[in-house]
Amino acid sequence: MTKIATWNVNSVKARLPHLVDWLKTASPDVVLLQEIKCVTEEFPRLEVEAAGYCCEVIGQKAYNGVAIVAKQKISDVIYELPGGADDDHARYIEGTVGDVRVASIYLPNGNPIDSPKFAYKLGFLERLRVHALGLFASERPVVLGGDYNVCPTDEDVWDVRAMARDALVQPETRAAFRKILHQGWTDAIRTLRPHGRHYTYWDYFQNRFTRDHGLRIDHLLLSPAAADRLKDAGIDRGPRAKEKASDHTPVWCELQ
DNA sequence: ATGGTCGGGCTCCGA
Repeated sequence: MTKIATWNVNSVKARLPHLVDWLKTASPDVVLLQEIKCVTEEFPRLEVEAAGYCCEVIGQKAYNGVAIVAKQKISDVIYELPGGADDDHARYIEGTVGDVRVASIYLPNGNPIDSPKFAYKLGFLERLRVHALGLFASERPVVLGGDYNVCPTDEDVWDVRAMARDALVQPETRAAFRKILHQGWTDAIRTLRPHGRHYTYWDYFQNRFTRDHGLRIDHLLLSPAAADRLKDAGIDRGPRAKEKASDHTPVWCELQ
C-alpha cells in the first residue's frame, strides 16, 4: 500500500514541528507540499531526512515554493510546469517515486478577478491541461496533487454568496479545471465521497475552522492506472486543529 | 457590514 498526501503548509519553517509530527503519526509514503515560502537552500532538509524522508524542492523568496517528500528516492525530477517561458513562480515540481509519477502543484489564487492575476491563473490551468495530457497518455500511475485554488462545485464552498466574486469559484476557473478532469482523471476524495462537504482549507479569520466554514481546494487527481489501485482517501483535520496551524490540512489517498 | 488573521520580510504584500 502506498499513501500519497498533499498539504499546503503555508511556510515550511513555521510548520516544521507540525510537518515532522505528521510524518511520524500518519506515516505517508509521499507528501506533496505547497507554499513552503523559502528559497530552495533554506528548506529544512536535515530535519525531514532525520524523519526518514528524501526531499526534492523548488523554492523562492517569501512566496510560493513546492516540494516532494518521500520515503523512497525521488527520480527524474522536473522543477517547473512546461510552457511558461516568462513564469518565474516556483509552483510546480514532478518526480517518480517507486512506479508512481507524482506532481506537487500550487496553482495561482487568481484574486482579484479583474486583475492580471486571474488571467495568470487561467493560463496556468491551460498549461497544466496540456502537460497533463502527456502524463495521461503515458498510461502510467500518476498522481497530480496540490492546492488547485479551485472549488470544483458549489458543494465545495461553505457560503456560495460570500464567495461569488472569488477567483476560486468562477465559471471560467471551474471550466478550466473540468477540462483537465475530462481527460479522464479521478478526483480521489469526490470519488470515494460523492456527496457532502469535505473541506481542506479554512480561512484564519472569524474562527472559520471551528465553525467548519471551509473550502475544498486541495485535490489528488489520479490517472486510470492509479485510480485502479485506489483503496481509500481522506482529509486529516488533525493538523488544522493545532495551535499555529496552516490554513490547509493534509489530503491523502492510499494506492494498493 | 469589505472587516477579520496569518507568514514573510521589512512598512506592506499575498492569501
